[in-house]
Amino acid sequence: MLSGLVSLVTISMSDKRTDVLSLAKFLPYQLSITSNAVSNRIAQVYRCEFGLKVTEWRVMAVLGDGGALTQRQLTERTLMDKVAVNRACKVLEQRGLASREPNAQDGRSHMLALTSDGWTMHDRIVPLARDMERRLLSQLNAEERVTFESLLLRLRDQSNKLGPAGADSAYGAD
Amino acid sequence: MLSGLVSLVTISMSDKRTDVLSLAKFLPYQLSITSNAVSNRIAQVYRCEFGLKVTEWRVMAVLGDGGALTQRQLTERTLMDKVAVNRACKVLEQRGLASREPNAQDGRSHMLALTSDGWTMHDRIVPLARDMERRLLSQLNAEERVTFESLLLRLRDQSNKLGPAGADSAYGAD
DNA sequence: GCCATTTGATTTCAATTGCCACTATGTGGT
DNA sequence: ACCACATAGTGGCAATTGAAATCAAATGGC
Repeated sequence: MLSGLVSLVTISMSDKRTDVLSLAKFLPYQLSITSNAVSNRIAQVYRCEFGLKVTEWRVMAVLGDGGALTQRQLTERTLMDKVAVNRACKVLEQRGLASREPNAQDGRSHMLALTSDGWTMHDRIVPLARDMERRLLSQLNAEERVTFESLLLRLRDQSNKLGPAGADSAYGAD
Repeated sequence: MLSGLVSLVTISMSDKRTDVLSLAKFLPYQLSITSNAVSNRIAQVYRCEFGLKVTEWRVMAVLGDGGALTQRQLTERTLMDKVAVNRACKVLEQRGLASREPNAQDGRSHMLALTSDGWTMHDRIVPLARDMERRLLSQLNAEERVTFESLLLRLRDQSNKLGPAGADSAYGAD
């Protein structure tokens, strides 16, 4: 709006910048900072109180949801790097939150599952995470939430369509 | 599905898990992976072709938008850590894309601005970034884009309300 | 004017992360 | 059965990153 006025006045200036990219108007940037803000809120829940990192919590959540899994399966479901999964599993094992058992079907891999302690922690975190989600979404009505979810999905699909799996990295937390 | 069958058979088992957190249904997780997918697409534009990292491009974008600024101002506008800003500026300066000049108002800081080369690169990247944004959003109509932007903003506001600036970190790229 | 405090920028150091290579096991062709 | 090749997991190293410490300049009280 101001630049509009300026251009009226300085029409003939040759060095007028017409093509600036205001980050504030750039939707991918907005998406990024919003995601980070939300991620940090959620991460607080399990980082501060339970000393879990994002990767570790993601693995716990997936194990809680899907039962015993191999690291390969965890890698698929968490969309994390296999090394990150491996390290998270190692930590969980050392803390007694998950156990490894030999995989009868494949001697190379192990089946990972939550231990009793792991379940206890999991069951304490889930309600807290849900509660934080509820508070974050409290300003959106039911319809808006559905819309938002749908828009996110379509954006993700489109992104995948534009380039199959582009140099993935950096999980901002969930 | 299998667990569903099992629960029919073992209805009275006391350890039936009712409170799993399926990541796929957890909105903060969806937001996170969507943001990463989009960020990686955008980052390709300036990483592959121009060898810029996220932090560096953000600084360039803000300088392109706001003219000469101090690092402090850049930190505010990019929402990045001041060390990250400092390192990005150093790189840009070494590559001859930005220049530092003494700040008359404050001897501690310098005014950073894009050089001629910096502008040239900036003006080549902006259309490409916009184009990628356009392609990413091609599945959304005008109304949906406005809605999406508004929802993101409200989510961000709510997040900030829930806890003033919580241990910020990890910018997933923009 | 002078000292204490604050602020902008920078350096240093420890922790985290990603990438590459390696081991071990499994799979399929001949 | 043997070989080449693919796959699961792991260790090590280099690069990235964040937090705290440091330096330099400015600000405010007296």
